[in-house]
Amino acid sequence: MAVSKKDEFTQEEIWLADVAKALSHPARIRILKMLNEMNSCMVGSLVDKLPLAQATVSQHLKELKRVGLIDGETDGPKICYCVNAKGLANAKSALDKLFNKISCC
Amino acid sequence: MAVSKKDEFTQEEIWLADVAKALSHPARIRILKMLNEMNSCMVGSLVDKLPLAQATVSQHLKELKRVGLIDGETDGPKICYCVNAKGLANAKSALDKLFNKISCC
DNA sequence: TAAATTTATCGTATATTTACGATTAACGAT
DNA sequence: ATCGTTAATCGTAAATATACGATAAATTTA
Repeated sequence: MAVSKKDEFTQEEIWLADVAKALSHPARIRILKMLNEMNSCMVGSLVDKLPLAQATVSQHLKELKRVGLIDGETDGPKICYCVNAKGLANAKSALDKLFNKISCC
Repeated sequence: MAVSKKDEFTQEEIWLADVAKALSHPARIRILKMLNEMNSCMVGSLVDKLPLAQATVSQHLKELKRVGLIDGETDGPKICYCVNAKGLANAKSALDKLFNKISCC
């Protein structure tokens, strides 16, 4: 993208954009839904249910974790992922704030 | 990205991811905030207040329009952009739905 | 009609994302 | 210690996104 201009924006704007970026792939939307619905959240069972390779799913999980929407917790050789309630709540309230005032010219 | 796997997901998932993608840049977050706060929404005045070239702002506006978050209305040689209340409401409710159920393993 | 104004689009360079196979790392079981 | 299982990371190819100057298109004004 040539030179990034992200420094020109506020931390809040950069953070919210970053959260949105984490949500900007259907696989990651699906993963969030699955983590909300499933009891088990082993990576393997996510991989089984997604049309993606294990390496790719791992990459998507990393992205969701990076912005604090999910957490991973070691359970022996397995890793159990779950949604991060606080992260989701923060994202929800920031998005609500953005969408709240509605005007039109 | 090698070969896209987007076809493997539902329309709802693809659409929501697409809306999130439109929100995934701080300039577009800023633009939405500006359109919410300003009376005037001429492209020129957005360009004046953003640290980006006119062509780049136009590109960002196109992306927001593409997913129905804003509308542009011709006013002579100028174009007046405004938030699309219905588009914002749809996005808000889909995101709320995604963020609603919160469980943890 | 010509000039000025405003915004979209084109072309393009660079950066980032997506996807996957291969490998590595971490752990439990034998 | 070795093997099997699970998941992260590495390397890499292809696709997309970002940014901007230049140009084109549309409209108003002179």
